[in-house]
Amino acid sequence: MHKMVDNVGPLYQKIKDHILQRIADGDWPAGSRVPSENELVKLFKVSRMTTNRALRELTDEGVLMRVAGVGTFVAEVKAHSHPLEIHNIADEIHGRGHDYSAKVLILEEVRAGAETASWMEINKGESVFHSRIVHFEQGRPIQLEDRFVNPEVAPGYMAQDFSRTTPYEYLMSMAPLLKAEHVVKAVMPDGATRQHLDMDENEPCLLVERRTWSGDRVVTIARLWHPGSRYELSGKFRP
Amino acid sequence: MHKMVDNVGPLYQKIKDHILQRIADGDWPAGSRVPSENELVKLFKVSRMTTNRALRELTDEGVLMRVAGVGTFVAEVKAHSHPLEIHNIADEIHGRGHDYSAKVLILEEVRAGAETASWMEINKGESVFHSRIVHFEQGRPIQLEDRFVNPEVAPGYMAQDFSRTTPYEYLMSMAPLLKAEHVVKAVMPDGATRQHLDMDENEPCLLVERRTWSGDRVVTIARLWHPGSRYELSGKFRP
DNA sequence: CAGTGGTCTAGACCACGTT
DNA sequence: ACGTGGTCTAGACCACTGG
Repeated sequence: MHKMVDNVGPLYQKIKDHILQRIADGDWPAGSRVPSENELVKLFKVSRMTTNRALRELTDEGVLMRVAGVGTFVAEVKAHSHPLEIHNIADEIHGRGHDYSAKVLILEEVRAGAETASWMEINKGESVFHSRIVHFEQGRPIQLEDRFVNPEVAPGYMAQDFSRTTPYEYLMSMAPLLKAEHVVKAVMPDGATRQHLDMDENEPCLLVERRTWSGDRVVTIARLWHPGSRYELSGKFRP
Repeated sequence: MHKMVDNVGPLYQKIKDHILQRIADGDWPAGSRVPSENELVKLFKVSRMTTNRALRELTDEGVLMRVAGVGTFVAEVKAHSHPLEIHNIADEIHGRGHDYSAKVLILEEVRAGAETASWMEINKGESVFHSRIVHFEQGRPIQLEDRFVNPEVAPGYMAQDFSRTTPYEYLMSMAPLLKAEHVVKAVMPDGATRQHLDMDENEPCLLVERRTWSGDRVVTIARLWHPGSRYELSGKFRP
């Protein structure tokens, strides 16, 4: 499955897209050398400042790694995310030039238990949607997403194909996500979680619990398990 | 006295530092207009490509906001605190109304190894300060802090009593901390770390790695280990 | 030595929004 | 019309690395 490379936009963006596409296709694995600035100048018939910007931005984004006097290489990427932003795991993975896929384990309508009802600020026994999805990066599981959704906000949730569209994309299209609350923990996974995430015996999980509001209603609560060896949260801030 | 030699480094970095300093000093509040590219060209006597790069990078980092045909403005400050903005563990514990104490395990001057030098952006073998401190909440260990400090920025570091003042408080008094980078991971502790933090056998650590800059120099790098069962990061925000 | 990335210049054309 | 940012060119000098 090849993504279409956009033919419009700035030249440096075309060069970035081309490199991301080659990485995603597996032509340029991690550690391999990418064309030098001068080689890209000849390939794309642009000035060196333009190829420099493309390579520099991909380096700032963590996709490439550069060594002056040596060359530019595809970075050994460790998954990372900015906890400040509500992220679309699919966009995050595509942004690294990697292949994304998903597997739906559960998609059902259930009655809220006491704890779930409390978190979603609804009454116990009310109907809620429940999904459990494994997200894959380059074929390796990177996130187990367990989610409850308020049916009043997203009535069409059960009819979505979440192997093609992420819950985030659908929920964003249904309601503006105005407020979120998150908790980050380090925990040991249970057996099923460890198996779904293809984790080693003594490996911890980075667990993100997130609650999202639109207006004064809880739209969704999510528990996102990540393998500690393959996922980290990162961010830059001004104190 | 430590002399700040700021006539080193790329020109675009000097322009970025100048703008960050003016924002930090309160001269340019959120929403205020910053000089245009052409105005900065005259001020710094550089080409427009150089001022463009400085403003573009600050925009990519979320510091500024640009509108073509209008101007460049200081971005609105995020209203809600972020879990990773918690710098001072003592304030955090006092904020919970709990008792805080600390135990200094290591306070020494060492020569930077290859990895430390790389992270601190200095040369291998140069002198750096190294400290390792356990922080206690209500008498229970809550954080093991392993830190390297740039001696040029904080020459008096070795003379501090870190059972009374946290490293963060001292460093903040020595240099304006203009930028920070964080990575959060879930890892298993080694034996010594587990003992210092009084953790169970199969318990993971929440590890925060933080790198802090003042201008274009790395002031300090810190690795903060927390027992997974007793510590979590949490926060609210508006997208 | 030749090649690499890192930076910088002094121009240029364009789309856009304000005046 | 004018100033703004957005992009791009065709050079240039430098520090560094490899053979």
